[in-house]
Order: sequence, then structure tokens, then C-alpha cells
Amino acid sequence: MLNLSISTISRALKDHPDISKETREKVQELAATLEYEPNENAVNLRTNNSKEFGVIIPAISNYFYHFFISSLEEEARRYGYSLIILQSGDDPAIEQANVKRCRKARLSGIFISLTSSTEDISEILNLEKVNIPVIFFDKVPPFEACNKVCVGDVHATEIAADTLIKKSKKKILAIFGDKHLSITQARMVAFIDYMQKHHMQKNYNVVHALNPAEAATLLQIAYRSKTKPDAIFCMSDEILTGVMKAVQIEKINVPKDIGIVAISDGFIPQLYYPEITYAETSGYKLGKLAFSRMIACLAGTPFVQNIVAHSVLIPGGSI
Amino acid sequence: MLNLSISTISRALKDHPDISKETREKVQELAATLEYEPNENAVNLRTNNSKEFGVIIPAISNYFYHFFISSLEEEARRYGYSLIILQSGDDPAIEQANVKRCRKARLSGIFISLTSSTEDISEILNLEKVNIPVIFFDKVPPFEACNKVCVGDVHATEIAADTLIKKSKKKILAIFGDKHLSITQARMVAFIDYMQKHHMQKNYNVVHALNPAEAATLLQIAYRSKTKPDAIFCMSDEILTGVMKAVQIEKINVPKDIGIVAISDGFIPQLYYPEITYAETSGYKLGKLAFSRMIACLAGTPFVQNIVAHSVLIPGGSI
DNA sequence: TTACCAACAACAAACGTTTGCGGAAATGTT
DNA sequence: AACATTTCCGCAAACGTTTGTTGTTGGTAA
Repeated sequence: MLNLSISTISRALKDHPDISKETREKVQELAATLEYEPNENAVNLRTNNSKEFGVIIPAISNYFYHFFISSLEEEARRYGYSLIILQSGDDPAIEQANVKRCRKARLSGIFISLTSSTEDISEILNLEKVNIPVIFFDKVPPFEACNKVCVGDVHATEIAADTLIKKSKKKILAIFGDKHLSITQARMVAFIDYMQKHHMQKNYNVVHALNPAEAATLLQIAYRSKTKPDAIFCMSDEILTGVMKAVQIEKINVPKDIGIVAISDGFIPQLYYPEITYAETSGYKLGKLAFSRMIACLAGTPFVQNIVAHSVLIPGGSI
Repeated sequence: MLNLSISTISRALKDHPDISKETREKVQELAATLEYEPNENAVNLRTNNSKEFGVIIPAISNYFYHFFISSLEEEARRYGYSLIILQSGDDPAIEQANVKRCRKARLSGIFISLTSSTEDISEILNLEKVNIPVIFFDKVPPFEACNKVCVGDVHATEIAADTLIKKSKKKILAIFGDKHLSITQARMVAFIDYMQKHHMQKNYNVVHALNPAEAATLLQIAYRSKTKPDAIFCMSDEILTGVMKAVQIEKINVPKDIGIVAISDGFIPQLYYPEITYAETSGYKLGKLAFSRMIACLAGTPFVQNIVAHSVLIPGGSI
């Protein structure tokens, strides 16, 4: 329509200096009225870049991930990227397949939280070789040199434990999750160390629950025993919901009979009265951190980094 | 490597009958060992088809959407599709921009739940003209002829209301959300109609709360008044969390003093003891329905359909 | 022998961009 | 006036596929 070649149009649309201001304006104007939109597939083919990030997670239905994704999506939009969600259903085989899909789709980068039973992450690390940055978050591999963004387990545990000490609790029931999860390990070790450091070895009792129901049972048993606990430490939201169920069943008076402190991202604690005091592990914050790390990788930052998000204590009335 | 042309390879890989079995096997074998993966951008460019669905929602952080997305993703994976998540932050302008992005990316179809203030959906309906099927879900436009998949508000409300009647509740406090939301309208009308039909006009009191805190306050005021309610109807999870907060604050005995029934997708009700009896509105089920509707559209089903998911009563101990 | 037909494989165009390079016109320099 | 430089633009290749068409071979039937 303007008697210009395709290449001129292409250049005019992206303000290439070769194109005169006059032509450029004419082209851009016409493009606007025609509602011209470049074909992304063609652009991607040509530039070998998809402007899409993959997000691989065990499952969306989790206290944590939807905050994280939501946060990530906000940032992504600002930078003109889209987010592709892939669930592994906590199955390493599906996870592997999802990683493959990301490679195949030539995504610009991926964010991944591992399943609880992922052993082999070599395929994932291979993505870096085809120039797809990988940011691990939340459930990260233990020792590898890779980009990790995760909750500061030690810090969160410590500030939660600290409130127990400050309140001079002497019979603490500390409930942790599945022993085999690294998150459990990290928090447990941090808890025990911190207690040790403050000469509280005699004042707590560590137990494990695989699900909320088990946590509830554990508390019920402890509460009915002659050595009633005077405080509960909940490693996670999942544990907390179980504990609170028991609190309601046994009509336990919180915080008078038993104080409660948890590590949480904040949604669950405010459902109860009194609201639960917790060390905050914000999926939202983590999303921002992970995204900025991704941007750094895309910009070519060579070294890997292990980012740990710090927590703050959100006081409720539960202790 | 095999001294074959590109076209032969292409055909061999997709079992085209023109290619001899022998060649086909050789090609596929080599492709496998070489871990060849077709470049999706090139395929998409050629076929003008992205194998991606867009999901546009007000926000992920919602009691409902992550179940829906999760369910959708499961199905999508089975069919070889990916899901792109776009949040509108409940802002019609961003929503509009997201719709545009979907068109630009030539997605295979989109699922959309409108923001609470979306007025103009013409742009969205235009997607159908460029052959992108649109499935509205949850927050759907009121009257247009389009594909809608949503919770059966009437049915869910009725089975919840029915349990109130069966238990001969006479002083029901029915708490609904923001009057301006169509979901509130629908459930409120259904509630009032059903009560009318069962000659219960005198036995309930309808109030509105914009958030959990307001719901809590409403219950507290009602509970302290001389006409204490004997049952609460909660339109949604959001209302329910507020109500339960008040229950805890006032130490209300459920179900002895007050019975509670809600409409919910099930996560919140089981956090409490006794667990809350609710009419289930499953995001999971809805996801499956929406997806199968999408598949039907892609297969070329011409007519639109308004699918309504039925609810079931999940009995807890709250009434 | 000729004609015809399968069976197989290659050629080449097309999808819609981006970008290195070369060229023409206009402008500036000696 | 001759040459160099800048400004602007188009040519054409390339990205990696898919697919309609054409070509070759060997076999079979007339």
C-alpha cells in the first residue's frame, strides 16, 4: 500500500535508524490503522526466542505456589513475557517430560520446583547448554551449582523458635513434615541447632506428621498425656491446619493453655482466632526474586547464585 | 546422514503412507538416537496453530481458580496442549490487553473468566472470527450467545438451603457477597425463591458483606442481639472464613447454638471442627467440563452451549 | 514390446519475519 | 568537476517445517 518493501516496513516498525522519520511515521500509522500485528511464530522462528517462560511445579493446588505464580506473572507481563504452567503431579516422569516440552518449545527460560522424589536433574541442567536459563525455586536440588531462589528455612525457623524462647515455653511440641523432604530436614536442623544454642535441649520434643490428620492426632495424644505441651511449633501450613483442627476438637485455649507458632505464607494463620503468629515465607516475594534472577540470567550474568528470601515475624495472638 | 531429503524425513516421522516401512523405521530410529525434536515455532508458522490455550482470569490467588487451572492443565497435557496464564488483576484494561495478546500469539483457544467490572466483551467475541474458540467460565457474560461453563448457582444454593429447611431452622442469617456481582445476584435470587417456595419467608434474613471481616462483624452483631440466629448460610468461602472467625471469637457452639452451611469448593470447610456442611462447587469438575467443551469447539461444533455444573451436598458436622 | 501403475522419494514453494549487504540518490568535500 | 560520504531503501537469504507436485524405478498386464 505504501510501495515499500517488506524489509523497509520491518525496519520502520522497529525504529531502525536507516529509515527516514517520514517513512517511519507513515508506516507506523498505517500499521496502527490496519491493526497489524507481527506473527509471533514467524518472529520466534527467525529470532529463535519465544518470549515465554515455563513454570514447572508439582501442583498448583498448594498453599504456596499460586502466590508465587501470581507474582511471577505480574512481572512477566511487565516485561512482555508469558508464563506457561506445567504441573508434574509430583511425578518425576511427568516432570521430565515437562522439561522436554520446554526445551522443544524453545522457551526463554524456566522456573522449576522439583517433585519430592526427583533424583536426576541432569536433564534440567542440560537446558542451560541450549541457552535456556533455569531458576530453581522452593524445592531446589541440594548441592548442585545452579540458580536457586528459596525460602530462608533457617531464618524463618529461627525467628519462629525465638518467639517460643522469648515466651519461656518449656514443653514445646515441634511438629515437622515428612522426614524425607529436604525442607523438613532444613527446618528441623535449624530448629534443633537454635534450641541447642539457647540451652533449650530439654524443652522440646520433635515429631513428624505426613499430613494434617496425623498432625492433629499427634497434638491430641500429647494434649491428653500427663505432660501437656505448653507450645506448638508448626513447620508448615499443612501441619498448622492439622494442629488447629485438634485445637478445635479438644477445645484447647490458645494461647492460654498452649501457644502456637508456625511458618507460613500467611493465608491460613488469619483464618483462626486468635490469629496465628507466624514467620512469613512469602511466595509473592519469592516470585519477584526469582524473576529478577531470571532477567539477570537472560542479560548474561555468568555466575549462579543462591538467593534466600528473609522472613519476618507476623505477630498474631496465638502465643 | 541417511541420504534422504528433508521432505522424506518429515513424512517418515509422521508415518506418511508414501514412505516405505523400511525407510520410515530407519528415519525414526535415527531421529530417536539423535533426540531430534521438531522446532515448534517452525511447525506453528507453517500450520498456523500453536497448541497453546490462554487462560485469562482476574487473579490466580482465589479459592477457586487454582483448582480450575490445575484441572485444565491435566487435560491439556493429555491432549498435547500447553496453558498460558494471564491475570487481569480484576482490571478490564489489562484484561483487554491480555485478549489482544492471545490473538497476537495465535493461541488455539482461550478460557476466560471476566473481571467484576468488564462491560464490553465485543473484542473477546471477535476472537471467534479469527477462529479462536472462547470458553467463558465462572464469571461469564450475562446474556450473550457464547460458550459458558459455570457453577450451577441455583442448584448449589438450593441444596444448601434445603439442609437448612430439613433441620427446621427458623432464624437463618443468610450472608451474601457484593450485591453488584452477578454471582451474588444469582445465589441470592435462588435462595429467596427457594425459601418462598417452601413458605420460609419469615425465617431468614439476608445481609451482605464485602469481605470476610464484614461477614464476621455481621455475625457478631446478630449473635449478640436478642434474636440470635439459629443458622448461617454462607454464599461463598470468603464469607465462610469471616463467619468462622466470628464463631471462634464469640466461642459459638456449632452446630448446637448455630448451624452453618456454605457453598464452597471444599478446602476451607474441612479446616474447621466440626467440618462445615457445604454444597460443593468444584473448580476441578468445572475445568474438565470447560476443556471438553473446548475440544468440541476445536472439532468444529457449530452451536454454543451453556454448561452448568451440578453440585452435591458434602455433609460435615456443622448443622 | 509397450503401456500402465504402484511405490517411493525429491523438488520447491510457502508460512512471516529479520538482517547483512549492496545500490541509488542526495549531500558534502576537495 | 570529480570524488567521498551519508541517507535511505530494497534484494535476497535465512529460520525449520509442511505439503502439492513431479520424477524415477521396478513390476505387472496387455
